[in-house]
Amino acid sequence: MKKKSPTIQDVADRAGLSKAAVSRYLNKSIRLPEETGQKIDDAVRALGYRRNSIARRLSKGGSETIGLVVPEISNTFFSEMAEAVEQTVSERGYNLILGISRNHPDKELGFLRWIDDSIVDGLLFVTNRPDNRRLQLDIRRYRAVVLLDEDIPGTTQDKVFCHNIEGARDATRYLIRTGHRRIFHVTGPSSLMSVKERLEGFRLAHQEAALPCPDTHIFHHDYTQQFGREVARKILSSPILPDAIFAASDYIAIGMLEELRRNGVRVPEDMSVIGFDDTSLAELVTPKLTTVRQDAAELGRIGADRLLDAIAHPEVRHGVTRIAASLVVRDSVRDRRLSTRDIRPPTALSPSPEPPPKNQS
Amino acid sequence: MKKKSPTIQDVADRAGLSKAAVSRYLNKSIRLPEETGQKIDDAVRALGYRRNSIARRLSKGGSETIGLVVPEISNTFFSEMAEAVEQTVSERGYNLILGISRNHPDKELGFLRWIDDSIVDGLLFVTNRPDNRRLQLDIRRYRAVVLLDEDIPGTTQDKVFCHNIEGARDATRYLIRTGHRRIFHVTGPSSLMSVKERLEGFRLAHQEAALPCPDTHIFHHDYTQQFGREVARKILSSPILPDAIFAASDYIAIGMLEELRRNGVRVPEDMSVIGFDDTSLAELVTPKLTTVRQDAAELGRIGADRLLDAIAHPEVRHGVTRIAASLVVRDSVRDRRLSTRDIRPPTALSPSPEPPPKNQS
DNA sequence: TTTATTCGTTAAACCGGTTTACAAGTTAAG
DNA sequence: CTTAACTTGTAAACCGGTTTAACGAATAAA
Repeated sequence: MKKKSPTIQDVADRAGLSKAAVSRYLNKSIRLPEETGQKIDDAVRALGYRRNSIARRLSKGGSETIGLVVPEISNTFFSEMAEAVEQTVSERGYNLILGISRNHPDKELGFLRWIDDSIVDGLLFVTNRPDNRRLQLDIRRYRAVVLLDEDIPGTTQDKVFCHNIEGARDATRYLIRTGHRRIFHVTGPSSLMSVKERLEGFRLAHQEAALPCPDTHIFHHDYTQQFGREVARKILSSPILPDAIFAASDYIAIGMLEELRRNGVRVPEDMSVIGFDDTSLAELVTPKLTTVRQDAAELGRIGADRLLDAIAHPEVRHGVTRIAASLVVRDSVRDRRLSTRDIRPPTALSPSPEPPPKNQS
Repeated sequence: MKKKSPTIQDVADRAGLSKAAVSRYLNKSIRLPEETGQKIDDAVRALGYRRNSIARRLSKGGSETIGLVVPEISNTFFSEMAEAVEQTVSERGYNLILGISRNHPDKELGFLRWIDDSIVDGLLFVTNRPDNRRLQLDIRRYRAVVLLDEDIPGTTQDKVFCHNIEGARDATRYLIRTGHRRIFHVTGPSSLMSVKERLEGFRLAHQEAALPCPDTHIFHHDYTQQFGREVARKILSSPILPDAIFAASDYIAIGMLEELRRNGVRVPEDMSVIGFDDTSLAELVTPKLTTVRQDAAELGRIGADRLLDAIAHPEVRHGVTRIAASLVVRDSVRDRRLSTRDIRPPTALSPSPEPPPKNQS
């Protein structure tokens, strides 16, 4: 009953050949005469032979597996990314192994070790938290690592980000153009690249319009729904309300939306909100969230390509790749150029002199 | 520059011992005198030795990795499950490798092969589609497989489902108790176990209340948002509208919510809606979705435990485990026992004679 | 006819561990 | 004083492939 699976030796015996011949034939690293090949094929079929990938990995020195490390997977941004990565790598004959770091440094370091342990040939790395230089120093030792979405300063690996500055600038321009003057920016920890860049875009748009943009309009903490709720409460308790909020992530925006509604503030009638990322949630909430689209799937696809390239050709470097970040207009921004009291559904927006910068939803 | 990582042999040399001694010491399969152990520890530290897990797997015959196969990961139900599985298995020293089947039979079969290829020691399997017996026949050959959420008839592996019948019955009871009389059930393909069971619960509640439940109230297709939208359109075009809808998945419910709103049907004022699963989306939509909670994370945790047990003790079987399915009351159901025209926000529901069956949100 | 080349194939080393079987050296029991 | 039973450690086989170096035979070139 303990029928263990046939080995390459069994196949060789049955075909009357040697292990080596079979191995090389099966890997197409040699061309054998028609007849010999036929014998091998027959033996393989008869025995139901399947090569043992572990043994193969040991002698080849590779695992044909890559890892994707994300802070969490139950966040649609990351799960959409994971889906794209899985598809991309499986098309190229690789397996995907998933690591969830929960932003714990130790876990992240542990996943890096996967490379040493030859569990994976390379790693797609997404981190969400400010680095204390520990990760930076560690990660630099690895060639086959590609950073996605967020930078780790001081690293030299290939990276794929979105055009944060342009995306944030366009979103802010849009708010300004639609008549908003007092805009708050609610964002993550100030040491993150994405936070800095989005803030830069935010400031840029203000400068262009010669609008003030004091630090009191900026709220830093992290990219969570929880923070969105907290900051909404805080803002509501202050004397002067903003007329618009640019949140640096959909999760923040959604948390704020909830809390604003709970407190009777109508969006977009009383306050406009723009998010960032365009996760699938943005279309689901009420009002549908106007947001800056950053295609998680594209991030994943390009990242996977980069990584696989880096594994195949260690000498080639792509550096930083940027994908588009384009405004998607939905229902959470009101056009305030109309009379302040005259509220219309946002679908009835009067045509802009300049149309919104990028694609509509 | 080509400094390859040290092997166990290097460690042995440096410690003046044999490979075997080092290996056994490191695996704690032998107790060595203080001093000898110290020498090994020193050598390991000095060399920065890390064991090669591929080599280890080859000789041990296991991969210390399990696989999770889901139809898609960008569905929060599955990603929440994945998150829990990852956490559980990593606590027990296992890796998780992710397979996304997109409900393609070939992909599913391919993932099963992972077991033959000793890529994984076992598989957590979630499938969403009716089986044509192909998968059933194949899957039976594998011992280390646990089915989650949905059955594949004819298989004998351990399985973890939720109490579909009870969950559906409670949801339907609740609708009936709150005064709904014409309830439609919108659900997936009729061959799926979860569909059959939820339908059974739906019928049960009708019987108890001596209410008719004709087949024209049942709409089968699949568990997607898309189907939700389609069926909403279809229902709206028919002469008599239902006063409530019990959707067998949150995704269906959310699709319907959208389409109903688009057509000016107010939920819950004009029509009540209940979903199933309680994904994180349920709290996000407007109105917040009343739904039957099936804890994806718990499904994942228990499934992972079962699988790891099955790998460790192949002789033990747990059979089918059921987790709770309990109604979570939110805002998408109206209490119609009040005057038909007197509409109040659902938070102002008059206290029920019998309170809603389970936990509130 | 002799020398090269190519073709088809294989023995053996190798990847880096784990595990079995057994050998000295010590200690305990009879 | 033997014999049995631990201790401490090792040599060698093994896991199941891939790859290198080389060999005999056949074909081509000189």
